[in-house]
Formats: sequence, C-alpha cells, structure tokens
Amino acid sequence: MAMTELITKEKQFLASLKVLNENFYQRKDVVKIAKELLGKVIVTFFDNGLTAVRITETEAYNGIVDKASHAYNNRRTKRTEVMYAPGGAAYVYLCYGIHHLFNVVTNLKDVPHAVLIRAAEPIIGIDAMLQRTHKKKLDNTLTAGPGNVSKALGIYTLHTGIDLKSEHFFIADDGYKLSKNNIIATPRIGVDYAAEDALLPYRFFIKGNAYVSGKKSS
DNA sequence: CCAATGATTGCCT
DNA sequence: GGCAATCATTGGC
Repeated sequence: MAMTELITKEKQFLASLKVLNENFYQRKDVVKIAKELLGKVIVTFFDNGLTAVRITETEAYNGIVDKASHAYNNRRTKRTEVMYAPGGAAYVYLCYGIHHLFNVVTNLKDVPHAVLIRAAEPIIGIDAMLQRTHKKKLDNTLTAGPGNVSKALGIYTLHTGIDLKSEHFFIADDGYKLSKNNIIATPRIGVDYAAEDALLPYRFFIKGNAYVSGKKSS
C-alpha cells in the first residue's frame, strides 16, 4: 500500500504527528515514561494497511532491580538482549507460547528498562485490525490486553529490535493532552512471582477509558 | 457472573 | 520438567 492510496483523513492525521525520539525514550525514569506514553499514538504500516491506536494502558519494568522484569539481576539471553539497547527500540517477545507482547525499550544503552503496552484505543484502520484478529466487529476487546494490541497492529516477534522511528512502525504525539488526575496507578498484572516488587504501582491507565485490560476503576 | 482450563514456545532449574 | 508480563472458551453458580 502506497501513500497515494491513503484517504485524505489518514494523510491529515499522519501530518499532525510528531514522532517521539531519543530525547523522550532515553531518560532515566521509566515510571515517568510509562505515564507519559498514555495518550500517545502507535502507528504501523504493514501489508494489511495503515493502523493507528492511542495508548490507554502501560506498565513500567525497572531493569535489573525489578524482580518482575525479564532483565532482573542483569539477565541477558538472546530474547532479552534488545532490552540493553538504547531507548527507542521495540522489544517483542512471545508469552505463554502464543501471545506477542510489545514493549518500548527506554533509558541508555546497557540499562535494560522497558514499558509494556497493555491496551490502546483504535483510531485508524479498524478494518485491517478486525482482519488481523479475525473479529467481526469493533468492541473493547479488539485492543484491550497486550496480546490483543500486538495482534491488531500486526506486531510479531520478528519486529523485536526495530527502531520506533521507522517509516512503517513508530510512536508519535498527536497533541492529545491528559491531565494527571486522569491517570490511575495500580500494581502490575500477572507478576505475582515477583515477591515484593509485584506490589509496586507500576501499571497506569487512562481513567474511564473503555479500552483497558482487566479491572477498571473510575 | 466468575473460576478453571487449554493452547504452545522460550528459557529456566 | 515446569512455568511464564495472556486470551478465549467452557462450565458452574
């Protein structure tokens, strides 16, 4: 699909975006970055066409001191190696043998911080997302939950390591503003194994948004 | 409504 | 061999 095939609305939307760069990703406070990613836009432009979503839920993973992190205790494997890259790369891994989970690598090289994208709100390319997920109609399950976000956007483990300023895969600011009292913080999901670190309030979501995984509160 | 379960691969012990 | 940053389905209330 070429740019010339995009309808006017899509072109105008793309023109309104400011792609996030290393000044955003390579800061030291991964918790702050996780909060600031709420409301930002993920764009993918793969074979099924242009798709864009607004991030509604994230989780921060605080590197080598965080027992919930894949990089806890400086663990390096083929899978986790990309977490040690400079901030701004994609970390995509397979969870439970089935789901592709998309994370944003943050901080400087050799500091393995990451933010998991847990849910988002569809903006552009609903049809392409329905096609990828084999769903019939739009509802809040299309992009709620990290596995579903990746599936709707066409993100797979083969995209791990990609620069999130790429032409076909990037995160941007479209000017959407979110006030602090519209952000809810809770403990992270599915990390009970992480002992005391499982209690840290490192999960963030937009208050009242329908596109959030698990329990909501308002 | 909610809890239990199967799917299925990478990485650990 | 066992478990994991999950999801859809099933079966019980």
